[in-house]
Amino acid sequence: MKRDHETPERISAAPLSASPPGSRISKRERILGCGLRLFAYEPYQAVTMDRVAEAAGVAKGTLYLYFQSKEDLYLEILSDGLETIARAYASTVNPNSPVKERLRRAIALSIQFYNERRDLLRLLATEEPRMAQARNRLIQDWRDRGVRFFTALVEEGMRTGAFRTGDPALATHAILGGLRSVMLQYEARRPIEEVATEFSRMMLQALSPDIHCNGRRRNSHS
Amino acid sequence: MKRDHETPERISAAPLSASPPGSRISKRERILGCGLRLFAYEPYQAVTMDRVAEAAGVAKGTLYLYFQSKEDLYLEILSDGLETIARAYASTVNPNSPVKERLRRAIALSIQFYNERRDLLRLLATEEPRMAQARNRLIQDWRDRGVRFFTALVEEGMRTGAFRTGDPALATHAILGGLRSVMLQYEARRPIEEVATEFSRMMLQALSPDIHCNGRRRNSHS
Amino acid sequence: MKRDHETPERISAAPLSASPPGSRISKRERILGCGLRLFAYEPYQAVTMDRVAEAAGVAKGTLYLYFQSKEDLYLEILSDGLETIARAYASTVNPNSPVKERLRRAIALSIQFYNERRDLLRLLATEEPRMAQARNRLIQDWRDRGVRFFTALVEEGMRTGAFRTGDPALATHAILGGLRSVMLQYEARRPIEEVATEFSRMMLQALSPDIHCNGRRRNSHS
Amino acid sequence: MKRDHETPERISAAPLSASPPGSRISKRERILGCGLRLFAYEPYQAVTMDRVAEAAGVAKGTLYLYFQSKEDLYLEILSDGLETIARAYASTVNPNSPVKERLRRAIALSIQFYNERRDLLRLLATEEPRMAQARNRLIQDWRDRGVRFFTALVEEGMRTGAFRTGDPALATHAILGGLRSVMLQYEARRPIEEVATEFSRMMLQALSPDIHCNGRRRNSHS
DNA sequence: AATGAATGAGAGTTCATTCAT
DNA sequence: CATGAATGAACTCTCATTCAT
Repeated sequence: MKRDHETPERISAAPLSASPPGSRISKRERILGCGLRLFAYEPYQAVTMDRVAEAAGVAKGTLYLYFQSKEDLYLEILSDGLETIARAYASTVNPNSPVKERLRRAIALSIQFYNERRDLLRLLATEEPRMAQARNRLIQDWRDRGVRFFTALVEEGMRTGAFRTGDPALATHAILGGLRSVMLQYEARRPIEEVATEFSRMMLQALSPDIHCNGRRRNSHS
Repeated sequence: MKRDHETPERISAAPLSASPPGSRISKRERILGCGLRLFAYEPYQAVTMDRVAEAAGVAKGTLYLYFQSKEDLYLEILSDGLETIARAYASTVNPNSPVKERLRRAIALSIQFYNERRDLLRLLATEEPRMAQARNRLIQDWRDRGVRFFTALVEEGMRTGAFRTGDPALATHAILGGLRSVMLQYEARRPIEEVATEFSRMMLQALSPDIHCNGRRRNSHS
Repeated sequence: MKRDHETPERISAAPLSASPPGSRISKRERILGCGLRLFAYEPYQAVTMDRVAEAAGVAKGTLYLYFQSKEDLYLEILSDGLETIARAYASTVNPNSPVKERLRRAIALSIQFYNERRDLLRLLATEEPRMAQARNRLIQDWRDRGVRFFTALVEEGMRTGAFRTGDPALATHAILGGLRSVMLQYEARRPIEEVATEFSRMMLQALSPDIHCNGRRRNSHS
Repeated sequence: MKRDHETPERISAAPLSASPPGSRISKRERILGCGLRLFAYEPYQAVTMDRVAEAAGVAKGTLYLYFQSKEDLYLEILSDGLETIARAYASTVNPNSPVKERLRRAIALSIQFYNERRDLLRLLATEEPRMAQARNRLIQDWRDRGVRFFTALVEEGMRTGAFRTGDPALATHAILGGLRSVMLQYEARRPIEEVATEFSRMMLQALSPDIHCNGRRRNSHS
């Protein structure tokens, strides 16, 4: 009578240490952190409260002192992460430099940010289909915001002639999707800055207006 | 005592036809088809054998005549899908046209293919890192094959000067990731062919070698 | 870390026997019966589904094949019991004999009935305060019906002079309360018929009009 | 109530204590009182220590300074109540007036007493057979005392010819049961004294010998 | 082959009780 | 004395899997 266990690789999130007695981070933070670690690598239903508790080094009941339910815990982790992102973006003062420059910087920043927060990226990037309403809405909202932000940039570029005319939304999804895959799948053995540079260069070039100056450079399109 | 239910909309995939007595497709095929429909839109754990059975119009016990376990059923659906893809690609005789042309065609074909098989795309695109070993391996293998295929093309292009020099793997992930997002997120109200054309043009341009004539942008073409 | 166990005497309702393979009574009936046995002697929360299952000789999960939840099981037991009563009362054709006679008979019948169904009486008589709405309503309705039935009789008697004038509701509660206690507490070592006779005689006498002198005999009737 | 702590003054010489100005009663009394309020209206298991603590305005841990366990707390509340009753009855010096008079008075007093202590009545009346051993014994003892008290009266009356001959125990249960129901169920809109008068009159009449009227009505019943 | 009633391990959640502060 | 965060056993309910028919 096998069960449904799943639990792919049992990340075995080394209790994050019982944190030296003078545990600086609050228990709540610890639970959130360990929860993120688990939810980022396994589907929602495969993460049991028992394991979260074990990972956080607390008793199961303790989880319910800080969160009303598993759902609530998950949502808390999620919004916690989104807040982190919001803060990060807020600090990204966007000067009124040229669009191309702004887009390049936005891409580079995203790469930088997610590079330091792989778990969060995994959690958010997760295509958990048809999650419970609340969860989905949260992620969807965040994703939409990101999409809108990039779409606005691309649109401006197209309007001003900095970018080749086309569908801004399509371009945005191409960029963000590429970014996503690069961060999640691409096993870079190179410094992240290089990756950021090369990727953003590619994307900008993808958007650049036709440049067949002397005609011969025309992408021999058919 | 809230439970875990999930399964927001309960796709309720109307028995895929009650297949009148003269059911042409074998019971096994029907189960696989209905299973795909369910697994594509809900997390593994949210799909119960009860619902698969109901969707396929068979008794629960019958599932176990054809598949050893839920895991096995899922895996069969998966490899069934992957085989479909393999066949599709195999039929894509790749002539020895120019690399650019071959890449463009590969992208277009992928878009075409997944467009007709949204369920399969969802199933495959749906969270990779979250699965049990066996499943993961299957998907990973398939993905690797795809990555290798594209990487080879890009590499060739870079070697032959058709593409700007760079990291072929990075470029590949950018392309496939973009493709993935465009197919899953981008709500196109345009014919899929147009999407394919615009997207592949973007990607090819992203790869195109430096265009020296960065002669001032020209809004008007000549 | 003691728990809340309760479980007073652990009635240990000997699985009612696994009932010979050719179990005549359906599994559902068996569960209802064993459930009644338990719920009649212990407070709702002290009865665990585990114990119901054990008592009925089935697995825990089986309970949920027949009943949606513990609450539902309880309610089913309850309404099942109430239905039994309704049937019993329905069969009690109430001829238009004199009020006194009808009241006497109603009391005797109630005693008879509950004597054979101690468990049911316990279940219904239980003053479980503040039960969940649904449960309470069911019991309350039944109780109200009983009260109304008796009250009507008493009222008629008072109107027609068969009974001493007074508050019919008060009298009814006195009668039913007495009946309840007699059945639940009084450890009779006498045939129940005798108890019924003596008790109903007492109650009728309690209601009889003042009988100071042989003055006016109850007007009509034998 | 054991342990006559008798620290009623407790002028709270030290930290003015947060106790609301009028906090004359000791913390222990407060807990007992609030506990009674809760246990009287909800089944034992539904009353959580959290809620008792909250109701009493103390921390949960504090409860365990005064009571060993939830069970113990409940038992203390119970015996506290029973003692109150004992005191009340003790003060009811029963003169050697006629039996009928004494019985009438006993009934009236009970009604009076419980009328002023509805909570206590509920607690005691509330499901007897459903409790753990210890509790059951306490209540049973108390009830038995009550039953014995009334039974003795009735018996005396029967012996002396004041009451019709019969089973004193049966009569007692009828009386006490009626009393119970009248107090718990009967929604009187009349002064309690009237209720007491009418009810005790009924009960006395129920017991009265046939005498007077149709003289030889002696059990000629068949 | 096909069924679906039955099973029981395991998940989420509660709450009496403890104990460091 | 008082507190309330922490604990974990035990409860309700689910669902993959089995097996008699």
